[in-house]
Amino acid sequence: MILTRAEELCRERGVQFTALRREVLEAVAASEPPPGAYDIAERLSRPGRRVAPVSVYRALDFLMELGLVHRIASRNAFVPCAHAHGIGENVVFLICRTCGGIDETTSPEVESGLGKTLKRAGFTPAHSILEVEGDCGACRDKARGAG
Amino acid sequence: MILTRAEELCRERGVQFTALRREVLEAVAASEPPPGAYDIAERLSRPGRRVAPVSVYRALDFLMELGLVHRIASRNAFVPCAHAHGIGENVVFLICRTCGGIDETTSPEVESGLGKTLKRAGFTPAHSILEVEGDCGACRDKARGAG
DNA sequence: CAGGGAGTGATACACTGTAACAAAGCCGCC
DNA sequence: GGCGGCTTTGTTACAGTGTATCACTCCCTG
Ligand SMILES: [Zn+2]
Ligand SMILES: [Zn+2]
Ligand SMILES: [Zn+2]
Ligand SMILES: [Zn+2]
Repeated sequence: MILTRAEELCRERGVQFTALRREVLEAVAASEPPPGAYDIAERLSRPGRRVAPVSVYRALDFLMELGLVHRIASRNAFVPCAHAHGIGENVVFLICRTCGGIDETTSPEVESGLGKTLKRAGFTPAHSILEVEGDCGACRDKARGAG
Repeated sequence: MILTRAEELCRERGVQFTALRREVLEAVAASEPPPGAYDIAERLSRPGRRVAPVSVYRALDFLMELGLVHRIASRNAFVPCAHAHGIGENVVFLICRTCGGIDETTSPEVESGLGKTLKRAGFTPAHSILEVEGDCGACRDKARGAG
């Protein structure tokens, strides 16, 4: 459970896992497809309690700092980290254009290949994003069954 | 020269390489660091002739369709294509966080590695973006000289 | 209680991108 | 040349995304 991981991580680092941060993380984890910041703000707001987007952004920054949430640059959306991997580790985001779902995987092959390419180009990497848009297995099977 | 390539490409496809499209392409090619759409609009505007951002977006869409311009998702910026490569071909963008310059390269290693990873994940790709942020060789050398 | 730091609320604003419709230019056809 | 249809551009308005700033609360410490 990502909430448990969040609690542990915050305890380790001596930072606060506040109610708002928890709620934002829950919203990111529960929303399908991956929500934008404004979607989260709307989801957390009710009559009598408005959560402003700016508060959501702050919570998201916090969660991204801890590696609990990733930002999908090509969608302006946020996904919960599925892997508990180290910060800065290269991940591949698989964005299904049919169901809108976003999966996350790692790729040693890409990592080593990219390392060679960067070395060849004389470029020192700090971090990178790799986002692939296409069709996930489930949607492809569905289409095949229907077609 | 990218303008020559643009003219040929438009002639081949029977589409118009209008004055505005040419100016937008020139602006993208001449601006350093890579400009946003609003930067381009401002650059092309003068007293007596205002180029609205929406016109720039349309020209950029056109140029991207032809593969003459790329959009950098992590920066909301646009760069001229440096390679005349096929549309959909995987490229790697090298974004220098010091000088802001964005270089473009291809990587067969990444391509094949990514292919394996996607197959393993059962994901059918349509297109992908790979953007690496770090320090370019020139800036690293400069820092070394100064440090 | 005074002081300080972290977190949140609230407002305003800047930046990025799109929708809708009108006006202008181009082009083939009569 | 004039007409009709298409593409391109202008104009306005708007939606969506993200940040700056300041005030307020809460909690901890001395
Ligand atoms: Zn992750
Ligand atoms: Zn899918
Ligand atoms: Zn290119
Ligand atoms: Zn540089």
